[in-house]
Amino acid sequence: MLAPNNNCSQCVLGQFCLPVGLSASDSDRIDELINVRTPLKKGDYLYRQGTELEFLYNLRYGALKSEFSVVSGNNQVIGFHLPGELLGVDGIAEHIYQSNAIALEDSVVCVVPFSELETLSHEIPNLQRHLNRVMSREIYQDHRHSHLLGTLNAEEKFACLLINFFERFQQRGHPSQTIDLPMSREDMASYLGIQIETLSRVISRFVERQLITIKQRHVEIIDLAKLKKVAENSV
Amino acid sequence: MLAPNNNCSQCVLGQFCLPVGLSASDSDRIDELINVRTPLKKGDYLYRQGTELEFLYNLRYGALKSEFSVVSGNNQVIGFHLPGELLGVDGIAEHIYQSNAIALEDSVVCVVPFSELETLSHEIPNLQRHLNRVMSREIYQDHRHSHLLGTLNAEEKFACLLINFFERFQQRGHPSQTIDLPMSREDMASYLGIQIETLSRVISRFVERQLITIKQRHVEIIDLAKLKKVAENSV
DNA sequence: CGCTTTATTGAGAGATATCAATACTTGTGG
DNA sequence: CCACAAGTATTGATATCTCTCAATAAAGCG
Repeated sequence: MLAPNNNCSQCVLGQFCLPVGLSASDSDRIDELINVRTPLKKGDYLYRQGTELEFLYNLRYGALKSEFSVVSGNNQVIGFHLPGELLGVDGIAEHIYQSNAIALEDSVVCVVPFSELETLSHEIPNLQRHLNRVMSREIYQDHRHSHLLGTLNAEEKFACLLINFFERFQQRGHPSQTIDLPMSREDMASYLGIQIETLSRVISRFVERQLITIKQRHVEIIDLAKLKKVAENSV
Repeated sequence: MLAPNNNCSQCVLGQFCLPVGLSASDSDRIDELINVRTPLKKGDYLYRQGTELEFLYNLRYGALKSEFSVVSGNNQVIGFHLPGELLGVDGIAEHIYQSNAIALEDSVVCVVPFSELETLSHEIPNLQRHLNRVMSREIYQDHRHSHLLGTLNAEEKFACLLINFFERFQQRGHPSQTIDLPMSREDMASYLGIQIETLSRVISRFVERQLITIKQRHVEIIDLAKLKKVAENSV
């Protein structure tokens, strides 16, 4: 289903994925571990909250969201995932996924059998170290998200989201001031803890003030400095 | 500074701490690793955001908060920590603490040299597994906190906080419907993403409706069922 | 091309924030 | 041990932001 060149050692993701900092021979062992890639169609669930965790997933192409689901129906989008990011780690503790992961566009994930990853990481200290770092970074980002939700107003929240995506696209070699957001207004609003109407008004104001132009999900950042100023409470 | 019986294998924390599920000999090695206990006075910083991470800390007695600090001064309390909980993990990725940890009352922490923990965990797979679980659980709890901040109203938020503390006290063998909260209104309000005045009004309403009685930080839960009903959006 | 979904805009309601005054605690020093 | 000061908590009045409800517009999909 994918191009023949499937192995991790030659993956374009490079530093963003698991084998970072490993020797060639260790990298080969990762290749053996991660030998399945799964394509997802837009809207597909990668995993569901409450189901048994058997795999972690590394996103190769595309974009996903993860959401925390409650019976009362008021779901909370807790993150957006771009290529190179590891999904499923919140389920390690109980061996049960604690969130839903849903494809925002057609995507491909590398399938990582968790118990084998755990075993292999005992043999490859750098792999273990990397897993620790990945989880620690997720905790840090969740704390930033809590700060966004807890203390920022609607404009500051959206400015932060834009800057966050701008930087993540840049880190992945995207050259320009232009971002194609992978998610709907509804997903963004949920992530920001506001209603879609409020988000829509914030967007309109940003366009008015010539911070951005936006057409559907296609955003151009006109004045990054001003945008950062709006978001500065988050610094 | 502490009673002579300082070793992990005989610690009252038992299942709440690192050596859970280890053999006697492995437990002894943990004892060697964690041989320093540090007392903290109320208000003391255990570590500061931006400083180099050398240790993780396991809380033995007392209570701490961790807060995400921003230059604009609008700090966000991101968690409250009770005995048995591991602190500092958000700093593992960059080897720099990403939050402040502050004692809410006089406390004692066990000092865990991180690099030695990492080394030892290569030799004791169960220790590594436990560390993975601890970090995964923290991610899960952060997601719950995001959900609280993003979708609940003030009453739901405070009801959740009360139930959360009630359960955590229960898990630690506290027998009754009575909780002595370790933190101020200000800390609670920050954690809940509301103002202290709003929190104070919520508290008054809960007392009026006979869900709780409260005197300063001493809370008695009168009607747990009703309280859970108030919080039910969070389920 | 029409239908369904998604996004924008407006008007009004409601929850929370802000400002201000008061009461209560806690800690300190005489 | 008391008195005072500083910090903490409560309550009220008002302002403001965001939500809710409603209508319209635009985009995506079959």
